[in-house]
Amino acid sequence: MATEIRREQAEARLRAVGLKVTAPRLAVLDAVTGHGHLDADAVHTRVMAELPATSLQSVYNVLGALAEAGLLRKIDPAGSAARYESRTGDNHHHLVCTGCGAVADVDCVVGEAPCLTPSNTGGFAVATAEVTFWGRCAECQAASG
Amino acid sequence: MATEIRREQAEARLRAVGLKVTAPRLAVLDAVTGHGHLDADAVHTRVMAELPATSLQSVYNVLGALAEAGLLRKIDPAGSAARYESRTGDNHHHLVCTGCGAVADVDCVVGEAPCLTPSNTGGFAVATAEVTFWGRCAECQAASG
DNA sequence: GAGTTGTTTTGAGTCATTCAAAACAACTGC
DNA sequence: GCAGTTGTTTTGAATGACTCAAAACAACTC
Ligand SMILES: [Mn+2]
Ligand SMILES: [Mn+2]
Ligand SMILES: [Zn+2]
Ligand SMILES: [Zn+2]
Repeated sequence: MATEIRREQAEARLRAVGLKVTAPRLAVLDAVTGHGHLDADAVHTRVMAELPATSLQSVYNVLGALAEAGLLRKIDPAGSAARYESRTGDNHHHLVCTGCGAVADVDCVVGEAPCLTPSNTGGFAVATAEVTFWGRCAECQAASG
Repeated sequence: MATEIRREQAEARLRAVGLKVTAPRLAVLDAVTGHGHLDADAVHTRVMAELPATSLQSVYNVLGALAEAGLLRKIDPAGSAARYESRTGDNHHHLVCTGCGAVADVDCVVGEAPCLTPSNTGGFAVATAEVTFWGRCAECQAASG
């Protein structure tokens, strides 16, 4: 069945980055993959549906490990909790709603980091350029002008 | 004397945005102006040198009011406390050191927000584009490869 | 100078996140 | 297969940056 194949692929990805294969890690990967930009609490809720004993602390541990290993990407927009997503390696950017905090993806025209180069680097060795667009999502526009 | 003139100009700027002129506000404006990117605690330390009775809560209140009024700009890089600066109205960007958190200014080639336009807006009404360059500052490079 | 409104202080509270230690489970090599 | 080693999860507590609320106070208005 398809879920079996997905599980084996997830296991392989964990091993490939040198992480032990554990139930919480598989559950977190599964909870995040294809579900947009989730904060730790939302991941925990989703994980618990499948693995009820999982602690929130474990979710934090796992998200941290997976993000560090490059299996997940972490974004941290000002004013809300950190979000995690499964879309990695393409250096895309984000739109964040100032009303409700909703996050949407924006394709990067360049694709690899850093996609922009600062005019004056001030001696910094620049690794990445993070672009966040702030605005109001369609729903928040409809709700209040 | 020069400080007198500066104080009167600061008073005028507060009045211009409809804020009452108070000692903590003048002290915070003075503490931030021309001193880079300071967090609330650093502002509090500087303010207390001049106005020792000032509470940290007041510094938060004042920074919030001044930023909302456009007299200060607030930036909130992931992983560190919010910073405030006096350079406003030019939509410049920032370099942040992943080692020590140091912040440097980067001129925006466009100058006005939003200086970039997302490829796909997903229905968002985009107001600003925030660009943060992440890298290592000169000192952190020297310290450890 | 009294009144009104906005500001500051004081003190407590919140939230996302982290720390630490003990219990536990995955992989290694026999 | 099983013990040993190492990494992971759980539990419980702590942290730091920031916010909330109410009372004391001060700036501006008339
Ligand atoms: Mn994304
Ligand atoms: Mn700046
Ligand atoms: Zn919205
Ligand atoms: Zn540095």
